Amino acid sequence: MDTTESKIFETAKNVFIRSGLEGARMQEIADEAGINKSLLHYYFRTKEKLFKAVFQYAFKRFLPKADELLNSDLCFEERIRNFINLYIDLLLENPFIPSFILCEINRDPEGVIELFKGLGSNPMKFDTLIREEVEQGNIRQIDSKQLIVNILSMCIFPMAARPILVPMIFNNDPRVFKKFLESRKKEIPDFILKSLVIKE
Amino acid sequence: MDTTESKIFETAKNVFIRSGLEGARMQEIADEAGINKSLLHYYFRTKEKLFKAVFQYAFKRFLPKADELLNSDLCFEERIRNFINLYIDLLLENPFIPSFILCEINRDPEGVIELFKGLGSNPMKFDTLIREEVEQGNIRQIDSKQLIVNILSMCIFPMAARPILVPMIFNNDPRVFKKFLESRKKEIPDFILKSLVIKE
DNA sequence: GTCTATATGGCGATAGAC
DNA sequence: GTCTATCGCCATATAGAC
Repeated sequence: MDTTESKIFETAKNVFIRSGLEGARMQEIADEAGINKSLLHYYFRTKEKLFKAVFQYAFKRFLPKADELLNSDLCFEERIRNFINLYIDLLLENPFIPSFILCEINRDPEGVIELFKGLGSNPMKFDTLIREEVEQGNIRQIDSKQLIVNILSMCIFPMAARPILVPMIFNNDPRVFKKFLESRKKEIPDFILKSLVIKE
Repeated sequence: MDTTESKIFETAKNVFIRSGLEGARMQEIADEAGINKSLLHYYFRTKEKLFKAVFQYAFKRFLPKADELLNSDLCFEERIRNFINLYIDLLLENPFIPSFILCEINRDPEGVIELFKGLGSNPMKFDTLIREEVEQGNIRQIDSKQLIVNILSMCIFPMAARPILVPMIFNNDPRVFKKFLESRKKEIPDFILKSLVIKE
């Protein structure tokens, strides 16, 4: 579509990716979309609403897939691998999400929580899945919450910390970092599964 | 010391812990310290300088210990355990650090990097340590940078994501979350070391 | 050193003409 | 629907009396 609304939406997405929620300026979005600042308000009322529209659009495509995955009959290893694959893909396509959440979380925690719940996100499903695997002796004894947080950490943190990791660890080369993130689709599941194996 | 300056410093630390950098208001700090807003500027020039003073003070006590650890003659396992212990203690005592860095990173990346470099932080020492361990066959083959980022992720992310983790995963009970973080001093090294073990 | 009062600037948001 | 002009707020920062 080539409507003004969709033009705004696309541009906003790019600006949010580049600058985050706080960093992004309505003026900036307007300039880049080649329209007037007031039009942003005409279509989206407030900056926050505009952001949430962008944010929700990204997540709306992710959550159903994640849900489907959790309800599938794949083995644990495949679920972990697929889930992390899905998650990292989501974040690579929408790199503004981690920093948005981690910044917004301090300003308006309830808002963020509502955002998630409104989308139907329910991490406790993952919790019971892990408990079952432990009970059935498929993986070693581990606190399910520790594992969940570990997984989320390893997926989300590197995206949020990108601006500091690139210069301090990746020689200021964004392409190397991009490859690094790509390879995490394999590295993270490997890392986790090796840790969960029950040794003979 | 009971000088006005130290009173400001202590109060600012608490407010930053509670509200983060963006969330903290100069007025709030002044009120809580029982002094006038202008005095903050008298002693620290700007809000940012005040924050950096607090921030650097926290890190100044950490980095030398971390450095000492890396140069010690402990075995790899003990170094990992001690390092993570140290790191989580630092973050528990200064829970504003993760969200500060992750927010500030977007607003002023160079500033944050300078901050670290100015303190003498050098993560590449850790990098060579890991490479050596792999070469010597003490741990399995793994990309050193992947491992470093995994460690940092698992230590830092949960602190930054606290306001969303507590209601969504920990039943809104901060004490449970506190215990969760405490036990990560053991859980994270266990998790990592189990993953790095070379299987017979 | 400490206060009151005020300046300054940025940015989101709105009014209102066309 | 789209624009120009402007409001209103808030937070940092400063001037200047005491």
